[in-house]
Amino acid sequence: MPGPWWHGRFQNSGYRLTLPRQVILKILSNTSEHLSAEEIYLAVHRIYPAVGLTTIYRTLELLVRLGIVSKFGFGDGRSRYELSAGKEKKHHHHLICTNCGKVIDYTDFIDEENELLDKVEKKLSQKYNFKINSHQVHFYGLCDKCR
Amino acid sequence: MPGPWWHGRFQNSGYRLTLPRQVILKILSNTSEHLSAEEIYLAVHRIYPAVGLTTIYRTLELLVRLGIVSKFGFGDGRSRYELSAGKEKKHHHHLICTNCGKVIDYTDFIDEENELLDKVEKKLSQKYNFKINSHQVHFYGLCDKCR
DNA sequence: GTCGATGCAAAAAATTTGCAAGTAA
DNA sequence: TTACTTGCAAATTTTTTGCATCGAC
Repeated sequence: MPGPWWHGRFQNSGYRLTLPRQVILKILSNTSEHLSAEEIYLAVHRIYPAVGLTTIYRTLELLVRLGIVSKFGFGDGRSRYELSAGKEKKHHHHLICTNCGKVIDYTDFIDEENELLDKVEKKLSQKYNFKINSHQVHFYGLCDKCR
Repeated sequence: MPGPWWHGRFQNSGYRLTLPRQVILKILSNTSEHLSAEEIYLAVHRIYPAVGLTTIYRTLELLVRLGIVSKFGFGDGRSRYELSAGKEKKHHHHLICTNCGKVIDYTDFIDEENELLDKVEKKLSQKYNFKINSHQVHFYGLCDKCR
């Protein structure tokens, strides 16, 4: 059996699939949360203590560049990461509590939203001569407990 | 003639309309850019050199809390600020170059987008029991010059 | 006059970089 | 073997905090 879907992406791009990188990807595969670099570091550290925080940052940057991972800023002063949408993960948008930081992934209306966003994307590409690669939709407010 | 529209907001909320606050609001009123705290600091500093960076941060936090200013993270590691939509500024969404950081405000399709987003917002509020206050739509890609 | 607002210096938090040593292909 | 990777320590960058002083109402 072949490894996870991302193995090929590494080999084709000339980057090496090292242990730290595999562990980081495993962590991201097994969570539904939006982890910060430090949270990923702590989780990786439990399995493979020899890994440093620097490697987490460098690996995440690479994974984002390869399109395997998506980077988000939800306004709490640190970047957060999750596996990109693909076979295993459906594209979704976010609902963020500005008080406690809770983040909900929602997929309600996502098809309708994406249909419109695709149309907008095409027009914006044309008008501003941009090559658009991705989009993010964030709703901010107060959650259940904080309102 | 009355002062700018935000004067009342300060008086009603019990906060004082100090010189640094007025200068910061003036800077934000007169630019179409998405300034970082430090950029605001430099601009304020030219007019009123006695102001400190700390005050910029504290004032921006207050202005965001009062809804006068909106805070954004475009993925470049620093927060950016602009006057909130209102009489003087139309609500818009953003197109961001991931290479050079250029940000374009677009209002094409904005009514259509907001119509859908309002609908989504209502449903999400209900389903997740959130009190939603705002939303952001970001498109990421490569601009004219960077593509 | 009162109490919120400010500036400065110092601290904290997040992220990046230099470099020698390690390791996947 | 040969680059690509890594860990550590140190440096940067961004944002926050403590505290004495200042100033708007």
